[in-house]
Amino acid sequence: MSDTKESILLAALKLFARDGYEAASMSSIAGGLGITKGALYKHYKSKRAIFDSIVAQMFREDAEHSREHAVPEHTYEQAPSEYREITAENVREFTAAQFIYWTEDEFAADFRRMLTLEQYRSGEMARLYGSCIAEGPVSYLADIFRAMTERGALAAADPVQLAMEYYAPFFLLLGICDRTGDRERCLAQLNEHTARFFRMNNPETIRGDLS
Amino acid sequence: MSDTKESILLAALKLFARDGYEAASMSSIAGGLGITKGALYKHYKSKRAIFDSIVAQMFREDAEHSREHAVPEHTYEQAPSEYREITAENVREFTAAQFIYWTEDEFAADFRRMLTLEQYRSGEMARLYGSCIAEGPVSYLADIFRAMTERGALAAADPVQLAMEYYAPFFLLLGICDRTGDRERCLAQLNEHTARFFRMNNPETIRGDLS
DNA sequence: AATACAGGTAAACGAACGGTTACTTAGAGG
DNA sequence: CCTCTAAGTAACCGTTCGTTTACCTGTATT
Repeated sequence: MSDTKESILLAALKLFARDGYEAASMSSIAGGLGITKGALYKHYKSKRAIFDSIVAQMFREDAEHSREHAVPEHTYEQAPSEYREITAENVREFTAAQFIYWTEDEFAADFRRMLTLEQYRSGEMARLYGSCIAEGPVSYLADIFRAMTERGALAAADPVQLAMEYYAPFFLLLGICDRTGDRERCLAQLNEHTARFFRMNNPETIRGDLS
Repeated sequence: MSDTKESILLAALKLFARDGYEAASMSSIAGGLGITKGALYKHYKSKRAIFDSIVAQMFREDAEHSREHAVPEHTYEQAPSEYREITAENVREFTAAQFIYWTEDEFAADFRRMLTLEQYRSGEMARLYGSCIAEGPVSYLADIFRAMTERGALAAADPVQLAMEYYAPFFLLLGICDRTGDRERCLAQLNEHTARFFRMNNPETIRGDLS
């Protein structure tokens, strides 16, 4: 992709993330780049095509990012489709890496904000939002926690419930980080939370019938 | 407020909540009510005035709702500004009532969705969103938990951290409820969470150095 | 019966929207 | 040197935006 085409994408995403798709105009996208809106149509055939191109790029980046930072299940050649030997520390590191990605990576952060603004306009956007940022991660973590519970690495409890309680602060802190801009504090709170979570749900330190 | 004026407010809010303030047009607001957009100006002097009226009404309703359902601190005449004798069960009931309010009450649910869509457009909306739905409730709960910890009704831990872990699933489930529409299931998950929370942070059942 | 007015309509306003067109221009390749 | 093309501009298209205006029409008051 040419430099200009790429910079149009980024400028458009930044406006979509702040104002929403409809409220961001082709003129404002072009204006931010120091060109006129007519020039945009040399690179994309419509406003919608820019949007579609953003979504396509996010899919590519997300796939790439998952390949690099996924919890080990994909790195165990012996049993690639099983969740084996995943430790609490693996999950914690993965969580912190994901938080940094969704807040520090400009493309990811803007894409997330854009989805936040578009989620009520169409079922497709709602589904995308859920699978990227809400229900999706919860059920992904539930699978991991189920496996950990089965090997006794996590206290016995409903894995979906555990996943929700583990993930929810991540989700809340994303929004707080957006509004306050205090990334350090949010990440610290998140790490404190994940540490507490595995401490409190460690089957070796839990003796009673707490869950 | 006249019936027409009120119904304009509700119709406008419903559109603001789905499309955002900018993307919702005066024509669509009027059309949904079976009148022409010119008639809207007999009741409100501008589109912005409708929006301001919505915010003002939300402030009134929220104040009223807080007065009715607040955690007991306001009902103790002897010490109105102190958090005394608040039990875990009080907090759990308050939480469930708040969840039902923010999902079942049409005005509150639409207002919350509207703020979600407007939060990145102005600092004022971001502040309103935070104080109503995110940081606000967390610090409110932190105050309550601090008092409970001091009287030994809650395990010793950073009250802000406790509040975040308690509130975050509430926040996540609001969004999931919006997208899936499965209010029963979300409320059940929330109640399961609040029960687990107070069970795991009960100083009488916690014996070790878990927090 | 005459008057005032609240609440509606239809049409128009200038501005901005997404998109198109005709034209210019700088540079690459033969 | 000529030609082709990619990338830009300015002006315009039809539509819709928020807002204003002139007009109508029941209903209540005097």
